[in-house]
Amino acid sequence: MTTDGGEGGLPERKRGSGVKVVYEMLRDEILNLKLAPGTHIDEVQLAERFGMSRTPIREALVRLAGEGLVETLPNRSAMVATIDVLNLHTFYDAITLMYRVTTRLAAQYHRPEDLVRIRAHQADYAAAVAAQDALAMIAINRELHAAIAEAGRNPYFTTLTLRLLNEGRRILRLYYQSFDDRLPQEYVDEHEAMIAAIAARDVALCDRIASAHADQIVRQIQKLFARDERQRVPL
Amino acid sequence: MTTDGGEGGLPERKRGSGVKVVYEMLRDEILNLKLAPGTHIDEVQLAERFGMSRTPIREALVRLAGEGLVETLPNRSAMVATIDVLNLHTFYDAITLMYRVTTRLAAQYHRPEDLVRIRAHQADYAAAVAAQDALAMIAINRELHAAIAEAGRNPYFTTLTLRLLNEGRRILRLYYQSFDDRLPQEYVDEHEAMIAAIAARDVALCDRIASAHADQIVRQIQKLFARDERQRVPL
DNA sequence: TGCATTTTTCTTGTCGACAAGAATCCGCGG
DNA sequence: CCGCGGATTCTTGTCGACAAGAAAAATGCA
Repeated sequence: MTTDGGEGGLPERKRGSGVKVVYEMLRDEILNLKLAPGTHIDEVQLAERFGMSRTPIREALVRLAGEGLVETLPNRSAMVATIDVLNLHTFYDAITLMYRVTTRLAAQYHRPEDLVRIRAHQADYAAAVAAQDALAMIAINRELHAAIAEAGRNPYFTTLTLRLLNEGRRILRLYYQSFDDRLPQEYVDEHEAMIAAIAARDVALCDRIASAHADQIVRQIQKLFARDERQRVPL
Repeated sequence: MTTDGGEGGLPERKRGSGVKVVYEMLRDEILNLKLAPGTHIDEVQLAERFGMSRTPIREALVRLAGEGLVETLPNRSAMVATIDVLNLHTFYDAITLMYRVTTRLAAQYHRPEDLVRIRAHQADYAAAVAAQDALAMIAINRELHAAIAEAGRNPYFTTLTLRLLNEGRRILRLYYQSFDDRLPQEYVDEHEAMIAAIAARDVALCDRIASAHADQIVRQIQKLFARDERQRVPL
C-alpha cells in the first residue's frame, strides 16, 4: 500500500512553491509528532509522496536541519530530531529567558496593531480551552508567544524564541498525547495578565509575569517526565 | 579574465565534502567583507569557480540563508546579507544579553579543558594585539567568545551567540578597514578579567564584566557610525 | 551453528539538461 | 529625447540519471 498523503492530484504547481509546500508540511508534521522523533526520512519516498523530484525535498530538509528540526549525518539518512530529555534544563533556561526578554521588549516597542493580533490569538486560545482541544491549545500557545516576540521587534530574539516554541510544542504535544490531562485554565489567566501588562507598558510587571509563566510550563513538563509510566499489573 | 580563486586543480574531492568547502569558504568571505554586503551571488559563476555543479553550491547558499548571512528572494539572485545600520540597537541588546548569559553559564558549567581552550584563544588575541593585526584580532575575538559560550553548554544560547558574533565580526571588520585605529589594549585586560572570573566560578562578577565588555564594544561601534565621514575641503 | 567476508541492494551526493520568470536590450511611437 | 512593448538573454527552480558509500543479504569457512 502506498499511503498516499492526499496530494495525488494535478501536478501543476507554481515555480518555486515546491520547496515551501514540502518545508511547511514536514515542519507541521514534525511539530505535531505525526513524524516521531528519530524517524528516518527517505528522500525518494517523500519525492513520490509529494509528486516532485528529490531536489526540492532536499532543500526543504536542509532548511529544517538549519532550524534543528531534523538531524543529518553524511551519506546517511536524515532523521527527525530527537527530543533530548537529558538536557532539558538548557531548554528551560532558554525559554525562561526568552519569555522574559520578548515580553519586556513587547511592552516597550509594541504598536496598536500588535495588540490586536495578540488578543486575537488569546481569544482563539480561550476557545480552544473551552473546547477541551489540547492540540489546538498547543499550536495557538506557540502563535501567541510568537506574536508577542514579534511585537518586541528584535529579530535575533524572535528567531530563537520561535525555535524554542517549536521545541516546546513538540514536548507539550508529547505530554497531551500520552494522557488527556485537565487543561490549565490558569494559562488563560496568565496570558491575560501578560497582555494587560504589555498594553500598560509595565516592563517590570511583564518580567515577573513572564518568569512565573515560564516556571509554570517548566513545572508542567517536569511533572510529565517524573511520571511513572509503569502499569501496575497484579501478579 | 576569469578571476580563478585558486581552486582550479585536480577536481578529485571526497563525496560530501563539496558542500562543506563551499559553505565555509563563502562564510569566511562574507565575514571578512571580501564579499561586500548586498553583492549579488551568481550560482553558475560560483559553480565554475569551485569546479563543481550548481547543486552543492545551492545547498551551501540555503544553509547560509538559514544563518542570515545571505538573503534570498524567489526567482531572484541571492545576495550577501546587508548590514542594517538602522536597527543596530537590536544587535546591541542581543549581544549584550548573550555575553552576559554565556559568561555566567561558563562560570557555572565550564570544565578544565574549556579553560585551556579559552586561554589559548586569549594568548592568540594578545599576540594579535601586539602585532597590530586588527583582522586577526577580530577573528580571534569571535573564537574566544565562541569558546566561552561552548563552555556554558547551552546549545540554544551558543547558536544565537555564534550568529551574533558573526554579525559583529562583519561590523568590526567594517570598522577596521575604514581607518586603522589604535588597537584597544583594554580588551585584552577585560578578557583576562573575564576568564579569571569564569575560572573562579564567580557568576555575579562574570555578569558585571560581560556587561561592561559589551558596553565597551557597543560604544566603539557607535563611535564608528557617529563619525563624520565628510572631507573638509577648503573652499 | 556462528562469524567474517563478499556481494547485492539501497540511499544519498552530484551532475548536466531543460523550462519558467526576471532582467536586459531593441525598436517604435509620441 | 524619452517612454513603452516585445523579443532576447540570463538566472534560477526542477528534473531524471549516474556513481559512491552504507546497509542488508548471501556466501564461505571453522
